[in-house]
Amino acid sequence: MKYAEVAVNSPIAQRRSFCYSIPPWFDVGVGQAVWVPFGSVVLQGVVLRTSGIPSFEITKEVVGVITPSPLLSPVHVDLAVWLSAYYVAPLFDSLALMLPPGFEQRLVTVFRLSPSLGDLSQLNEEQRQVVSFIEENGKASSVELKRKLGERRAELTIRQLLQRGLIVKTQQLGEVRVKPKFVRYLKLRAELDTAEAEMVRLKEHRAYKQAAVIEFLLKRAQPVPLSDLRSTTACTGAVLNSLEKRGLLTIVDVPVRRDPLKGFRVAAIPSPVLTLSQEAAWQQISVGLRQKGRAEPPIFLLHGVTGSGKTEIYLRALAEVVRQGKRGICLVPEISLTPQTIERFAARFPGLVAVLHSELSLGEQYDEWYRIKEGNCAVVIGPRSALFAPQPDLGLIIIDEEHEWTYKQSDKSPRYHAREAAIRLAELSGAAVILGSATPDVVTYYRGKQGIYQVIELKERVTPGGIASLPEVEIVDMREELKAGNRSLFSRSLRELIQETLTRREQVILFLNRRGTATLVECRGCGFMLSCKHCSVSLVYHAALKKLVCHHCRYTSQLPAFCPSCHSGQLRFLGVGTQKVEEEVESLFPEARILRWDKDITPGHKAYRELLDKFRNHQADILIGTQMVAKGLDLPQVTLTGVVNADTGLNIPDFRAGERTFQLLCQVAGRAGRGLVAGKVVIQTYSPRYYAVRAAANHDYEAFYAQEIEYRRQLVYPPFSRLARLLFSHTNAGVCQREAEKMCRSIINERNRRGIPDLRVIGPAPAFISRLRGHYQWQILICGTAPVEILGDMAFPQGWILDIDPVGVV
DNA sequence: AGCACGCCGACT
DNA sequence: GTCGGCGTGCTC
Repeated sequence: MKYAEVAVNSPIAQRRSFCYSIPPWFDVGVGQAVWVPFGSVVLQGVVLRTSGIPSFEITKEVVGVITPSPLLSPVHVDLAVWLSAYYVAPLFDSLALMLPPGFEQRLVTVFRLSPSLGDLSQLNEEQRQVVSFIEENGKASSVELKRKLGERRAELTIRQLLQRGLIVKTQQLGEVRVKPKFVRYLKLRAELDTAEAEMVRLKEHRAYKQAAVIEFLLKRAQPVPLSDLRSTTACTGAVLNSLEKRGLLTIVDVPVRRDPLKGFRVAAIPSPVLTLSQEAAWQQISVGLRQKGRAEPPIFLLHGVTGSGKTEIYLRALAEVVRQGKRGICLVPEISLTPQTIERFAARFPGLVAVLHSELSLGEQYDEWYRIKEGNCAVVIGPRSALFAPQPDLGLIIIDEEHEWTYKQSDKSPRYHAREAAIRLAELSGAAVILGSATPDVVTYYRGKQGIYQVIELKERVTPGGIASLPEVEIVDMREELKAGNRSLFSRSLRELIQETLTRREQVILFLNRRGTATLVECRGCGFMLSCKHCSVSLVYHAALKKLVCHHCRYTSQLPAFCPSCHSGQLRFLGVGTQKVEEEVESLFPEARILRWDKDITPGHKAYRELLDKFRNHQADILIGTQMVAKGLDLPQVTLTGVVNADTGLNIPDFRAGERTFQLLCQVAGRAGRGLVAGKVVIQTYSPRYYAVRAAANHDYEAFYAQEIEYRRQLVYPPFSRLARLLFSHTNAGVCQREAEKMCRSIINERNRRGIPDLRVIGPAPAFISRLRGHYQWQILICGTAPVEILGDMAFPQGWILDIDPVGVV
């Protein structure tokens, strides 16, 4: 007898697997999806291992296979097992990242009236309710009945009715959410002359519709899609059926691929000549990629300023890997902001690029997944989740802008970091990794300095005009502006530069730090700040909606006429929104054409492309926006970038605030001067001496890194330790605090019991957002060499969230 | 989520 | 004694 170790799709399974026997009539292997009995239900599961010896005394049997062959490769199974252990996440959730889109299905319990009708006379009120509900709908799911009667009552009544044999229980598959797509084609089956004769005969018998179909098909040699026929002739299924029955035509359903890159056709472009700097970088990588029989695959950190031509290196590396008969994955921070990257890959590898992200329809995702699995794609491009694409013979993983926080999944389990998972996947599969960034994560760069990663510097900037220097950056001390009596949003310097740039008919980008864009409402009288009912955050005033909105829970309310606290009235608006900047620009430069870009204006990604095209075609002079304007846009006509408020990120109590500010300012500064004309950048700040601001202004990563790594060393933060964040939320403030305190004590007990001295337990403390959607939040930070060692063995009651290597610690 | 088990009190 | 109600614990 063979046995399978199975990860089951049940929340109670968590990080455990369960042992099942494999009946001899099933061929079950590692990575295969199976149906298994679990308690009283049948669940989906994935086989992790098979063995001749069971790991449990009394095993149940696998009841069915979901797919005839394994869905996951052994490498992917191993990766999921690692994710689950490292991030303390449920096994099945980790596997689900790698399963085909729309795979998850549950069996629902359905009750029907039993065919042999029993005695319906002696029923109580509830029993009659249930019976009549089933009579009306033909069936009832347990979920429906519980909603109707309440959990307890429903369970009891169902048991009673089952016992009396009045109803029967069956399990049904939940609805399948994706299927392969087919297009129906028609083709003449009969010989041409037979068909023609038949058409005449049909007309004689006044079967005009059938005759018309034959006539239509006679004109074409190739099979015709049914939709073509429908648009010219009025024909129904009955008409076609009778023609098929008489052997005159064949109906075939041809599978079609739903292609997300349809209408994205790009002409193939040969690879350009490399600059000296690129050539040097490429030489190092190409040697690494060609090395045979290496013990561990190489990990490159490609450190290159904005516009230094990193993408070209990625393309070459991928071409080399493809030459070796292998394939690649390229991760990008935000897919909707990187059409240019996709275009470049599609132009170099026509027809061999797959994209995979959640904005695609489920059908498109499904088709791309299987196309990748079949080995039809040289490269898969996508956000963090694309790492888990079923790419066979993986030879290369590229992570563009590796410092970006979007690579960490923070909102749901498993809370993995795609960079760390990629490195693990590379170890398991033997693939090489290229991490690319202008401003590498401090932890990544540290590993580079340690020799764990191979650092490759790309120092020159490539522009249409050849090799260019980075733009000149001016830091403006806004305190001085205030002293000089300038209360405007713009310093005198920025205002002059905008005017000059407009006069030269060049373009300007004005950047607002996201955290500072909110328009908050405060009472002039008592200082009361309007905040959300359910969250401990200020409400933001939206001029377009004329309403107050909570940016966490979407709670919306009217702007009150008077202060709700002191009732004296006199509310005023604080903070700088993109709208306010727009107003001020309008009054200062009435002749300028302005575009404003923020989340309110671009809900879909179509609108944003239009907006960007408009700006690129110089139909506007000034683009005002937040984060998004900083990301990866190549706008050659922009020669001035103004950072309106550089500081607002600095006040958050997060040890990574400096790194964040530096990365953001570097990114923004990189937007200017990507064309023929040299660019200029103005950073307005109240803390002009702050190391992150100064280093960004000098385009000096090394200076920033030297300072930052010193802070981290002193405070023993990553890379000198690892962090885990434990968050507990509860509707009751007191319960929440007590639970957090209790957990804190048990962690400290566990630490002392095991004698781990270098494990700091910080907290418990209310989270930075101390209340969210009506739930109070308390958190504990654990900092040490291996916090997971302790956490992995502890039990966490409902309401706890564990985040290993969190990107935000507030 | 759903079932078995075991305890307790009301009633036969 | 016996039945129903409820809390607890387990699911290979």
